[in-house]
Amino acid sequence: MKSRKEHSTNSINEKYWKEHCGITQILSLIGGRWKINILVYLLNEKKLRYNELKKRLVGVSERMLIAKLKELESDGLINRIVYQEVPPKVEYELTERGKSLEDILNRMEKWGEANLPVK
Amino acid sequence: MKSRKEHSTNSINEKYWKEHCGITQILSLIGGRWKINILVYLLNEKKLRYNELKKRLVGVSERMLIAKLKELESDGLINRIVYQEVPPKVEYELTERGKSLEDILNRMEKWGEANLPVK
DNA sequence: TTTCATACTCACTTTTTTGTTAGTACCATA
DNA sequence: TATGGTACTAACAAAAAAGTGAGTATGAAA
Repeated sequence: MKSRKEHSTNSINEKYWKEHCGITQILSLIGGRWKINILVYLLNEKKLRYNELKKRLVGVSERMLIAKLKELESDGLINRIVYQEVPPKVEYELTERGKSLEDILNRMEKWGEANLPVK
Repeated sequence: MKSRKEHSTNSINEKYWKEHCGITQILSLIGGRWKINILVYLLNEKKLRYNELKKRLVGVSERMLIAKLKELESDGLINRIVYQEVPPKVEYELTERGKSLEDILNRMEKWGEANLPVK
């Protein structure tokens, strides 16, 4: 994965706001193209294998999916469960912290649906 | 403002998910570094002038602030109120649609605060 | 006549995110 | 011995987001 430039204004701003503001913090955990949808699928289906996620996330590339799963895992929102089998089998599920987002995700989804035809 | 490439995979994916999923839609309205904080300040302080917003959004550049205000305005989340004075005076406030995000923003803020010391 | 304050605009560069393509390891089965 | 399925990895390229620094219009006040 690319490393961020520690001393760019961009990352200084990001750091400042994450530290001073919870809402920026949560955005950084669930923001971007794919993460929030991964969370929603896991919320609805409890456990999903890597390939099952991939099928649902229409258009996602291997690289992005893996990268986002790793971020979610290291942020403590999902668990990665490895089965010692061949061919490999890996499942993903929400952690308790991940599940605690349920209410917010549901409300966001609802608001989004209600406001779909924007512009 | 830079124009997006209509036919990049990136924007095809973005379009697909916006159209198929409310939660992606809402993320595109409030995501990024600055927009959600603009909304929160306007939620708390009702009306703010351009310069007042600028002071609160520590680190923001003129370009980003204007760009994000324009996006929020064209997405129907804020109103821009121009006073015919010199020097110019412009105020920003939430629209009804913008205000309807209050509950979600508050919950996000709360979750974020509760989960600040991540990792 | 110069300075000042406000709310911008513009051309450009850097940084970050996202996507592409071609791999790998493992063993089971054909 | 070759093929297949799963869950990845890694080098590279394109696109998008964010930031920089200088400039504009207006009329009032010094």
